Formats: sequence, structure tokens, C-alpha cells
Amino acid sequence: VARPIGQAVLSRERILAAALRLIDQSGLDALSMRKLGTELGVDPMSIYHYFPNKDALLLAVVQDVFASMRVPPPTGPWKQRVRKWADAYRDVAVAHPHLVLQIVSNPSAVAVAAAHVNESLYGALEKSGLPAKTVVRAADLIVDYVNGSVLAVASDTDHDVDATAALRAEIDARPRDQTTVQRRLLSDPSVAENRDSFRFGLDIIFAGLDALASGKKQR
Amino acid sequence: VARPIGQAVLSRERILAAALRLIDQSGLDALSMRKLGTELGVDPMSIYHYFPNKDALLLAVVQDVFASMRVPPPTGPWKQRVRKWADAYRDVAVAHPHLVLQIVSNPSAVAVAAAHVNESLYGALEKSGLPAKTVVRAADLIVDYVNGSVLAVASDTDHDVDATAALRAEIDARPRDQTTVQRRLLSDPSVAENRDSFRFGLDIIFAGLDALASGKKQR
DNA sequence: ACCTGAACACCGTTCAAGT
DNA sequence: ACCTGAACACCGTTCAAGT
Repeated sequence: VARPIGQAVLSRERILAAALRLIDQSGLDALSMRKLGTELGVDPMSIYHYFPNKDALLLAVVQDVFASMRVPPPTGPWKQRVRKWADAYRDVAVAHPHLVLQIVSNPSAVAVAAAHVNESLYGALEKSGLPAKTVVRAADLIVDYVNGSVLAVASDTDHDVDATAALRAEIDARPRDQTTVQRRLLSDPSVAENRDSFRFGLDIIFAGLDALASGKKQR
Repeated sequence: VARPIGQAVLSRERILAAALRLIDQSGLDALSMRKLGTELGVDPMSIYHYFPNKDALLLAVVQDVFASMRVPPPTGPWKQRVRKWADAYRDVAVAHPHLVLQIVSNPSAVAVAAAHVNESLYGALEKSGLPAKTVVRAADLIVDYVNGSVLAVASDTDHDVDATAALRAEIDARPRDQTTVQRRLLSDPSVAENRDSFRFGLDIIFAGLDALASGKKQR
């Protein structure tokens, strides 16, 4: 293969793109420095010329992915903005489930993702007129909720296992008297329909914030 | 060392205890079948006589830990019960941060933990008098929120990194115009004090559920 | 039934060497 | 500056063998 003299075969971008491809295709386990080397047609050790180690590489992938998150523009009603923000975050999780699973358990990765992404959420919540303290804590609640929710989505998409099916099987495997409430509630016909619980979660949170805003005392 | 004839050196309990010890001490990475063998004074392969593989072993550890979660008794006001439930879950995360990080990304492990733990939460929420559909979705919201929150705690305790410090550093590393809102809000003096945002998150959720219960329409 | 040990196919990373 | 290849210290798990 002819390669221009003095022209590097590799580049940060080529490596990052290949790494994300491997992760998306076959999960984080598929991202070994050796396999990445093979994917790039290069000795594994060549990568170390661009990234000091595997962790740094992974962090760069995270940064890349979140930099491309379509955060909503700072216009319109604040609830709508928060909703769009949550949806955008969710889209990232659906597009790169394996990566999201990695992120949440890595504080450095979380920091990288959060610094970029929070600006938009904070900006939206600030428009609610709630005091700074409440805004920050509401943001914490929403971020934690979306993280937990996104985790379920990612975990579902990631492993072949269907989470709902796995839970159902686990409940069935347990003594009836330890699972009576779950059996009753989950078999309720109203529960099955329209399982878009993500939006509903945000609805509850918004209702709570409205109550706080209108000065409702809570016992 | 004298060992009673016909008496096994190993047992599921001995193995599980040692595994959890290793995980708590040094993280999930420290749990290799080989190190576990050394810890138990036994050939690594002996463990395979009790568990088919590492995954099954890990699942058993998860089951053990959550079986010991102090779920609140089914008495008292439902909000108090939910709060106690969330606190108990949180205690597990604080006691075994490395393990919790593993769980969330493993749907099988989540199912095992959830089947045991949800019974109590569902039971408490049912007392709110809300319809089955709402109870299940409220439970989803709370579980996702607590999972996200617990993750932050675990992640903090797990790695040496302080998450707040990491985020602060990441924000400082970014251009000012991309972090103006975050800088303003996080430097507000009211935000620093009393950073028990976990309880506050539940407060918002409860306020939201109250609003739903009292038939408040939400736009 | 319970435990061992060699072997296989993997890892991330260091280090010295090539162009 | 960029890439290579051998080497080191690890993995999980299979398989045949011991008691």
C-alpha cells in the first residue's frame, strides 16, 4: 500500500472513530488495544503514540460523543427545554448503549459529559424562577433520574436480555408470598398500556416543582 | 493443616464471603478467579465446582447483599416507608460501592436485586391510594432516581476521585462562555450549605404525587 | 465429590529497536 | 515523529488427572 512519505497513518480522529465503532458493534469488552490495532491495520502499540493509555482513549471517546449531543437551543418554555434536554440525553444512550454503561461508573467520564451537558439543563431550569439552591437540586434530581432511566435503556439494548422479561422470570422464581404486591400490580391491565414511563417521570417532577413554586407547604 | 476427612474445604458461603471481601476492599477488578483462589488458599479451579463461571458467582454475591438489605416493615405512613426504603438502598450502596457499580450495568443482576427489593417499595406506594398504573410509574421514577443517585455515591466512594472536584475542574478547563450558567449557579452561596440533595429529590417527587392525587391538572 | 495443574487464548503496557 | 515486535505480568476457562 502506498502511503505518502511523512504522512501519519493514524490520527486521533481515526482511532476514536474506530474505537466507537468497536464499542457500538460489540460492546466495551470488544475494545481491546489489540483488537483496535487490528481494526486499524496497525500494531497495537502504535495507538500509544496518540493516547497514553486505554483510559485516556475511552475518556476521549466519551468527550466526542457528548460533544455531539443535540442540546436544545436556549429558547421557549423552560419545561419544554428540560424535556428536550432529557430526550437528547436519552438519544445518546440509545445510540451508544455500551458507552453509556461505561460512563456512569467512571467519575472522570461523568465530569467530562456533565460539564458539557449541564450548561443547557441549568439554563433551562433557571428560567423557572426558582431560587439558585432549588435549581441546582432540581437539576441533580433530573440528572440522577435521567441517568438511572438511561441506564435501564442502555442495559436493555446492550445485553441481549430483556430487562422486563428478566424481572418477570426472577419474580416467578421467588415464593409467592414474597412477591404478592408485585404480581398484583404488574398484572394490572392498565399498567401494560402506553409504557412511556420516562415522560411520566418528568411530569411528576414538574408537578413537584410547580407545587414548590406556588409556595405549597409539604409535610 | 488437618482437615476432616470427607469435609469439603470450600463452600458457597466461604467463597461468596471472600468474593465480597475482595470486592469491598479493592474493587471489582480485584475479583479475579485466581486472586479469589489465593485468598481461599485453594487452586483457582476449585471454585468452578461451586459456580459454573465468574458471572454466576457475581450474581450470587449480588443476591446475597440485597437479601440482607433492611427493607422497612409494612407499617406507618407511606411516604415515610418510601423514604426508609430509599435510605436502606442507599446504605447498601455506601457499604458496597464497587458492587453497586457492577449491578446497574447488568440486567440480570438488576432483576435479582429488584425482585427482592421492589416488593417493599410497591407495597408502600400502593398505600398512597393512587391507581395501579401511577403506582408502577412512580416506582419506576423512584427506582431510577435512587439508582442514579446511588450511582453517584458509589462512584464517589469507589474511585479516589471526588466527583464534585472532578466536575469543578472540568468546568474550569472549558471556555467561560460555555459554562457561564454553571459557574453562576454553583458559586451561589446558598447552594453550598446543606447539600443533602437526596432527601430533597424525594420531596419534589412526593409533592408531584400529591398534586396528581389531588387531581391537579398539569399542562 | 472435591481439588489440582498444565494449557489455551486472551489482556494492557514497558521497553528497545527500527524508519 | 511514527510505527513495530518481543516480552512481562496478568486474565477466564477447558480438560485430563489425581484423591
